[in-house]
Amino acid sequence: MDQKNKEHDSTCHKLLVAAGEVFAENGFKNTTVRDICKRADVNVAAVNYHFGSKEKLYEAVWENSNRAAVEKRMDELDLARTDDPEKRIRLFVKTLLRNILDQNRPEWDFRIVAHEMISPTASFDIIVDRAIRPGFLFLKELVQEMLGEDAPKEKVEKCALSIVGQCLYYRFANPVVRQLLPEQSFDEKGLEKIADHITEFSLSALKQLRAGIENEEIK
Amino acid sequence: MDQKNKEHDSTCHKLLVAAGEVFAENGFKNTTVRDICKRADVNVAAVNYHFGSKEKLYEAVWENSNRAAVEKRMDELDLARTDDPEKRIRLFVKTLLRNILDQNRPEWDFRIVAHEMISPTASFDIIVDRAIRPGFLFLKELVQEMLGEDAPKEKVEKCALSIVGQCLYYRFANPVVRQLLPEQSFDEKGLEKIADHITEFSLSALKQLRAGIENEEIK
DNA sequence: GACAAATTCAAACAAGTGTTTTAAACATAT
DNA sequence: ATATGTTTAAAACACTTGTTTGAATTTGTC
Repeated sequence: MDQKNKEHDSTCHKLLVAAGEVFAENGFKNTTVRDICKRADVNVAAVNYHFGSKEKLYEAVWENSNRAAVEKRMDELDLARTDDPEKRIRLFVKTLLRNILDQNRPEWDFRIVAHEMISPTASFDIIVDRAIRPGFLFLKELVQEMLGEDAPKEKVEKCALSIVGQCLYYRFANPVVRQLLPEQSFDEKGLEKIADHITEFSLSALKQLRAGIENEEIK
Repeated sequence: MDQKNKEHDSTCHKLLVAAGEVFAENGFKNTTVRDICKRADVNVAAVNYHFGSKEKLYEAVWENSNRAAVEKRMDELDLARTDDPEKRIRLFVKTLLRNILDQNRPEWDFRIVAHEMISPTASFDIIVDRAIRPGFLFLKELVQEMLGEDAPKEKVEKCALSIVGQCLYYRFANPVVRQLLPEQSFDEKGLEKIADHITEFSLSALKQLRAGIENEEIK
C-alpha cells in the first residue's frame, strides 16, 4: 500500500504476515479483521488505514504469495530439465507435492483455486494458463518419453492426468485423507513417503503400459 | 424433524430444497438463514422452529441428499462382490466415475462436499465415515488381494488412494481438465474411456508392484 | 524545539448475523 | 363450537462483523 510495505516490524508487513496465517487457517469469510490485528499486535483500524478494506488486504496477500509460488515452480521445472525421464518424473512429483502440501507454505492461495473449481470466475482461464498448463506440458513430454514416440496423444494426456491426479487428491481431499489415514503425517518425512509411492506407482504403470503398446505394434 | 418432512410444499420440505441450493452455491458460512428462507418463501423463524439451528438444517440437508446416493453406491459395491479382483477394480472405478461425473445427477451435493474440503464443518467427520470410508475399505480389500497377503498395510492404503485420486481429480479439478483437454468429452462414451484408462493404468501399476514385492521377499 | 504530516489508538457506528419471543392463524378432535 | 396443540409471522434481541471517527501520539523536516 505504501512504500514501507516490506520493512519488517512495520505495521503493513506485520499485517500481511498475520493475515496470511489467519486466512490460511480459516478462509476469507471465517477470518475477522480483529483476529488478524490481534495476531499482528496492531490496532483494528490499521487494516482499513493501510489497505482500504479486508478484501484488498486479502488480495494483497494473495498477490504476494502467488507470484513467488509460480516463479519458484518454474525454477524447479527448469532444474529438472536435465536428467533421464524417470528421475525427472520423480522430481516432478516430489516438487509438486512439496508445493501443494508443504505445511510451511500458507495455503490461502490454494483456497482461492479451490473456490474457482467450485464456481470458476472470468479470471480462471488465466490462472490455468499461467500456473497450471506449463507444468502439465512438462509432464506430458516426460510421459511421452516414457511411453515411446508411438504412444497416442490421448493416452499420454490421460497418463499425465493420472499422475497429477494422485498428487492433487492429497490436497483437494486433504480432510478426507487425514480422517481415512490418521497415521499419515504431512511433515517432510511423510511427504517424502507419499512422493515415493506416487512415483513408484506411476513408473510401474508407465513401464507396463509401454510394454503393452510395443506388443500391440508387433501384431 | 417432523413427520411432514417429505410432503411437497410443506415448510420443512421447502426449506430443505432451498437450503441445499444456497449452501451449495455459497458454502455454510457464506449462507445466511435469511437467504434460505427468502428462497423457500418462508418466515425466518421457520429454520429454528423446524430444525433447531442453522447448523442442524445443514446436517439435515446433507443427510437427505446423501442417503440415497450412499445406498446406491452400496448396492453397486455389493454387486461387485463376486468376480475376481481385477474385474472388481474395473467395476469400482467405473461406478465411482459415473457417480461423481454423471451429468444427470444434480451437482449441488457435490459442491457441498467441495466446500467442506475447503473449510470443514463439524458434521464433516460423519460425512466421511458414512459416505466415503465404506468404499475406501472395499477398495483396500481389492488392492490387498491384488498385491498379495504380504503387502504392507501402508502400501495398500496408498495404492487405494492413488486409484480414487485419479478418479476424483476429474471431479475436483474439472474446470482445469476441461481447459487442459478441451477435446475430452464427459458423456457416457467419454466417461467409459476415462474409466478404462484409469483401470488399465492402476492394474498395470498393481501388477508391477506385486512383482516387486515378491522379488523383495525372495531376497 | 516547532510545526505539519503521518500514524496509532480507543471508542463508536451501521449493517448483518443466528436466534428468541410473543401473539396470531391454523388444524384437529371431542 | 370449543378447546388443544401445532405452525406461522413480525418484531425484537444479543452479538459479531467491517468500517469510520476524532483525538492522541509519533515521525519527519526545517
